[in-house]
Amino acid sequence: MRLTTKGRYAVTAMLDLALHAERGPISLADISKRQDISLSYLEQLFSRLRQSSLVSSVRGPGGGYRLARSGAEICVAEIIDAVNESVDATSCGGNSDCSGGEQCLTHYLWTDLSRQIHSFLNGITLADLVQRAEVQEVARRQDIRGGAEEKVAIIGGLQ
Amino acid sequence: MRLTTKGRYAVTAMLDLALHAERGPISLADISKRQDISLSYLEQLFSRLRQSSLVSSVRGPGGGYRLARSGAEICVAEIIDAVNESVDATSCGGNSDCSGGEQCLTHYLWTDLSRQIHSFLNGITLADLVQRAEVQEVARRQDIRGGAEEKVAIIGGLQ
DNA sequence: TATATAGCCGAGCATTCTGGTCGGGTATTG
DNA sequence: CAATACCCGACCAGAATGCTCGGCTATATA
Repeated sequence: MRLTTKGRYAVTAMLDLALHAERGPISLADISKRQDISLSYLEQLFSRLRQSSLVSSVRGPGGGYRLARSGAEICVAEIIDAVNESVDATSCGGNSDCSGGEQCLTHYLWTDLSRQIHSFLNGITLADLVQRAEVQEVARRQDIRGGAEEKVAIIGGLQ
Repeated sequence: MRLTTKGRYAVTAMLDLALHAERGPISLADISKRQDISLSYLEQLFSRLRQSSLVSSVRGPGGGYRLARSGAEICVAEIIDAVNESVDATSCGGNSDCSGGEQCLTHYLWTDLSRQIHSFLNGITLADLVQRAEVQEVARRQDIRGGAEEKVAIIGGLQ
């Protein structure tokens, strides 16, 4: 199983999208500034996210990315799957050929753990995260720091 | 958070130790053969395990490694911690400086996940694994394949 | 129609980790 | 003294991570 900054970045960026959904398409440049993630790296991640139908893109000026579905219908596990291609804790991927054709001693332990992690991350949607007070707190600070976009004067609902 | 073959190997090797505890010290060469793990790599892993006081060593012929405590007192999380040095899902390690000095949006999500995984792996001891039918099944096959060590004629308890 | 925006895309690259080899120690048993 | 088996450090190929850079295409606006 792999769980690194890659997946973290992807979830963070998707959450940024969910938080600013009312502003219309969000450019990667905005996300890059707000979340302090390299623009080119974001492009790579969003290429995968688009292929997995988690976001849709709008090209040209004023364009950017939108969530393909509502935040309530996108769970964290999907996002990590999209960029990481494997959320499995076993090495054999369930093939039970871990230890020289045989099943390794701890095979069942890792399948259990995988199930555990997966069900945890499956139970959390972007909408859940948006609701959380700490997330809103951080998001508000980021908007202020980033010079509170002029496109939309006041974003309702947060304050 | 890191969860790779390294941790898997360590847990597998420790479980092998727990399974053959009655035979006295177990050599890494034996584990290497049974579990199909490179001997030199095992040496590196056991160096860490020894530093973390999870195993004790006996040098010289007939020597090997023993669990430092009973299997019921060693949980899987400890083993992974010992070789992996980090079972943390956050990038900042709880310092909240993930995103340019600030806390990243998803900080709490990763701390929650870390807690989840840790408590799961903390709840499983080597003794628990030894008890499991699938583990005993695999272990028996390995012993037969490996030519059922002559040192101890019949290992009580398994059959 | 020109220009700026912003999504796309591929090559390349430094750094780190993994999983491993090799060679040489040292303690202990017989 | 020789064999066993722990100990330890150096080194290495391959893969992944997190980037950069350069160039392309679609679209909105002046």
